[in-house]
Amino acid sequence: MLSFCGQDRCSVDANGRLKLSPKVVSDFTGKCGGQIVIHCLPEGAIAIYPEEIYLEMRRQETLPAAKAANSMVFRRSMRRFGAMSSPESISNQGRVTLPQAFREYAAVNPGSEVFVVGVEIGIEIWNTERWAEEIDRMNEHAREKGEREMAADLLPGDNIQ
Amino acid sequence: MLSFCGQDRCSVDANGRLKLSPKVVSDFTGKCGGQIVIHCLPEGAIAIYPEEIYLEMRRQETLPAAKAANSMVFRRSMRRFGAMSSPESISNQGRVTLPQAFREYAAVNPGSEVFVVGVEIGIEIWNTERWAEEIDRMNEHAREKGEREMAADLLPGDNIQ
DNA sequence: GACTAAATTGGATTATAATGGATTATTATG
DNA sequence: CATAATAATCCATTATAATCCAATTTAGTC
Repeated sequence: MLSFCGQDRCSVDANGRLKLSPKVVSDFTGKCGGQIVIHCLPEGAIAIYPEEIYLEMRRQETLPAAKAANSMVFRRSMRRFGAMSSPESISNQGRVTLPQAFREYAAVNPGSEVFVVGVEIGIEIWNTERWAEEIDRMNEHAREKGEREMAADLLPGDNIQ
Repeated sequence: MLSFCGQDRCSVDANGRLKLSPKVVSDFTGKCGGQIVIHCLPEGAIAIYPEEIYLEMRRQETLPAAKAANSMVFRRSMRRFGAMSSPESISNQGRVTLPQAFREYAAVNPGSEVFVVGVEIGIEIWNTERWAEEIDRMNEHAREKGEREMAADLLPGDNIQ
């Protein structure tokens, strides 16, 4: 069965909480028992991953203390992931509280409508206008890439097809 | 479970003390029984690490006396870590007293609002404006890196995706 | 060495914010 | 059109943060 797919439009309540659809809730409970990590992306959206997915993302870092003592670049990387991530859980009503700092950064305001978007390994919460722009960017990129691929296919050489 | 994550806005009391959130307090008590080291960073913020993390940061320095005898660079490094670090503990109400010299350097004034930021191995205390600038720096870098990655993806060649 | 003043510490109280449950409204389905 | 399912709102409760006050300690002065 496919997990974390599709788009839902839903509203953030007055306290900055989001009610997830039963499908999404079951995707999370199946993966991690409802233990999640909320992570704020530089694209300007909020990602929610099962805890084990996020841990896999961060597993690379060995001897963090020794590196942090001597490298400002490394400290900044730790700072970004630390500050922009927060462990949470899904309540038994299927609600998630989005941290205020993340909401402000992602323009996800209490009382507003947002898009909940499946990204295969988790979901993302997008401000409505930003989501429309992101769709344009994604499609524009894919179209441009396709054009170049077609042009390259005209050149003589190792044609696979 | 993730430790030392997220951002909290909170205020420094009239005596330069900071009340940490229960989550942060339990992260510290779980790691070191509340024994901490306060360390002033060149970035202009105050870091708080569990004692064992700080010891790990400094463990690398072997034969310090011999090196100090012959190297000004080394003496200066020892001086920096010595002067800019102070062992403290978290009170049973979850409060930490920030040394006055560190507060002045980090522009963390009594009565002001600051950000408490998780950095995975500990926390950092940031002056509000400085933290906003730091976020901008981190995101600007991440966005620029993303743009270059997208541009590279358009070029013909070994496309993994 | 003792007394006074200042500063710091710890605890308690008050105000604010977050949480969970329940109810109501809306949408989808048969 | 009726019923069921889901989403959204409201309200009571709890938890948390900030302020205030008393007590203890420290430093300074006579």
